[in-house]
Amino acid sequence: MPELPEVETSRRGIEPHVLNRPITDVIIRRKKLRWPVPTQLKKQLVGEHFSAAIRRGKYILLPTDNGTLILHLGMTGSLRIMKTSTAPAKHDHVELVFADGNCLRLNDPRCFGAVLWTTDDPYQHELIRNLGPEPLTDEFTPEYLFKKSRGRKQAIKTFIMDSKIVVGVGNIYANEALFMAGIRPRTAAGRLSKTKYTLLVEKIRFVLARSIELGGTTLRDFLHSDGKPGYFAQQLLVYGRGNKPCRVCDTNLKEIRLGQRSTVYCPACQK
DNA sequence: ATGCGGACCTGTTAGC
DNA sequence: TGCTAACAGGTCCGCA
Repeated sequence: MPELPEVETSRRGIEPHVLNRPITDVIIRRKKLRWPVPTQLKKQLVGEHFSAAIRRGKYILLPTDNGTLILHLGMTGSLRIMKTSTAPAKHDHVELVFADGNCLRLNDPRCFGAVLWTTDDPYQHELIRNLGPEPLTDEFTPEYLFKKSRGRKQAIKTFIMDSKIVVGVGNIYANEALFMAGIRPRTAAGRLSKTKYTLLVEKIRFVLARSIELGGTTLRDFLHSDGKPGYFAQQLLVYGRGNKPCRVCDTNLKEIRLGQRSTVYCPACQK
């Protein structure tokens, strides 16, 4: 479910409901997600409040005076704000209860998500320290990508999906951005010109920003923290459209597997 | 260092 | 209809 736009949509959705609200309880219904959920989370959080809601890549950071809660939604995670009295749903694994009668629930059918706690600088956390630049900031430039890619034989698609290179670009938006930039997903990253990287950076930015505006992509189950869907799915040009006609030139789109992920491209538009 | 495949989990759908 | 296999938005880890 969540790539950068969906995580950002979730962050914006929960922010007004969790900021500076005293936490009164923490309920852990499933002890293990991707990693074990810290057992003393309740002790750390009750009586505290979050002073910010920050996104770094696909991580959401919620700092308190004691330490920082780190959330990751994995492949199928979602965050909902609801009345504490509402009965928990299947796969509602972790719940933060606030003094105002609302709670934040993490639902994650596949349990690839994570709930972690750190008392150190969260940006120095193992999982966060080595992340590449944010694609929507000035750090993410054609020159940066061009330099990073020299000598690399890796396919451009898996290259831009590598969070050490750039964060937030998952399978959907990698497919879309490569289509818009007219680049074949299998092209070796090291063989693309600076001109191509200029186009690619522009398209990655465009597709992510546009999706955030529309509230992300709802395929089967992504919902905002208030339960509403995102509307970017209607804008998808190639993702999920294998064997269908290209929206630009009518050629049949090809579907291949790259790094175990479904990859769709137009053999005519993408060279 | 780089790059690939497997693994972690559950649910849904396609195909026989 | 019912079983099985393949696939799904992520990404860490171990191996070549």
